[in-house]
Amino acid sequence: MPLTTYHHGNLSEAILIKAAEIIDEQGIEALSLRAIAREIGVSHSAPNRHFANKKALLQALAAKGWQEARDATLIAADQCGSDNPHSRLNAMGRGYLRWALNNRALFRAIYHPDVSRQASAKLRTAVEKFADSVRREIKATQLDGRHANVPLPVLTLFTNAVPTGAAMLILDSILGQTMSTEIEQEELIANIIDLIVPLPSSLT
Amino acid sequence: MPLTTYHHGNLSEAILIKAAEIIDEQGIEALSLRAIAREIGVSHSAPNRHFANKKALLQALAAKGWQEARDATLIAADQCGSDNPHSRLNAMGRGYLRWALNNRALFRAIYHPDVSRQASAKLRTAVEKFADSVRREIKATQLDGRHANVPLPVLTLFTNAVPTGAAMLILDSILGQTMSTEIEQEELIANIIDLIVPLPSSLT
DNA sequence: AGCTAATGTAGGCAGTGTCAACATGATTTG
DNA sequence: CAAATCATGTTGACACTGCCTACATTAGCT
Repeated sequence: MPLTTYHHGNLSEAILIKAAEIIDEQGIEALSLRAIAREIGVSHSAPNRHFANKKALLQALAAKGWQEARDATLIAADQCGSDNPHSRLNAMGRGYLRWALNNRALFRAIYHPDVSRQASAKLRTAVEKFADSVRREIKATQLDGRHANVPLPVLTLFTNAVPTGAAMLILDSILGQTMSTEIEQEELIANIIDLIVPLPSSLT
Repeated sequence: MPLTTYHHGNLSEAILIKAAEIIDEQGIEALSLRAIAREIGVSHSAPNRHFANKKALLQALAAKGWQEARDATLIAADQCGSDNPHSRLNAMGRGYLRWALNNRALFRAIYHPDVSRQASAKLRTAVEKFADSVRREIKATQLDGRHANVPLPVLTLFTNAVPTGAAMLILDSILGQTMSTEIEQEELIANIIDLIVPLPSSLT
């Protein structure tokens, strides 16, 4: 096997990873297909074989983001060690916010204004799967008495809005939050999410 | 006065307005300095006389957005016809969310990822003024007994996160909200905000 | 009236996204 | 196993963009 093969082997994945790297370091506006190709070491239009255009790349990133976000929330729910819907939903909220803060690149992709305009089918199903898994848990808390008289769509929007908006505001450092250590971050996450879904008793 | 004067007269303002127009119609990613100039009818580099670069234009838009958002919230508070801090804060929340949904272009500018990186001094003070006016009202509700034991920064983040996140999710149509009429929009706004700041009694 | 600074224009440069034509190699198929 | 086919990567080109420099026009001040 020669040192440099003509075919990369796994360029699609490499592009997505490098893209996230560039977004993290230089911001999503600095992302360019040519820069990605340059850094990977392929020709400037190699990425076009894998993504029809730049928007398609961003949408692929966003789809990946929604999947990761869903995984993160579901794992957090399962690991919270409780069957109580409130505890589970609270854990999901924390998991989502934690994921957003620790995966800025994908979070930016998810809410990139260009991505949501005419979303691809793949992206839409990724979003839908995320929304479904959250909605299911929210419904469970309603059956358990939480905001029982609020329409489910409204409660879903509210519940999702908090971690989404909080991540936005924190990442853009708009309200001047200070979070030097990981412990401080985790504490802030807990405090915020507790305001949406108060834990039943002081279990944890 | 000739039909077409060499000097435009008020190009700065015209650029900002046209920029918002293009963002509304084609999305913020489609915005280009040259297109703005073209549509206004000036040469391609005329905008450079008024904005050092594209980022500066976006930051100016964002600063305008924060000012408008602040005005909208303060006016909403004053027009709610109550001195009760809860009613006022609730009205501010509704005013902010209403403003975001009705002024998509400026809302997009405010949370444009490139804008918050190395914000200009003017932008930072605009944000700070907005944050201050909200924080003040939140503090008043705390003195009135609302979440009295929650640290003010946390409560501020939470309170702002809801309309911010809700606007994000609605504009990106991520949770499939349906809002055909203005009445439906206003109802949704009320329902969402009531979940953050419940009105004292059923006053309104 | 004349000077200066502000504002607008024209042209050019490097970088970008995207396309078409071509090169290389992996995979299927007869 | 040979050859045909298709996926993948390259090269060169085009139009567009942000931004810069040099120049033109005009507003405002003294």
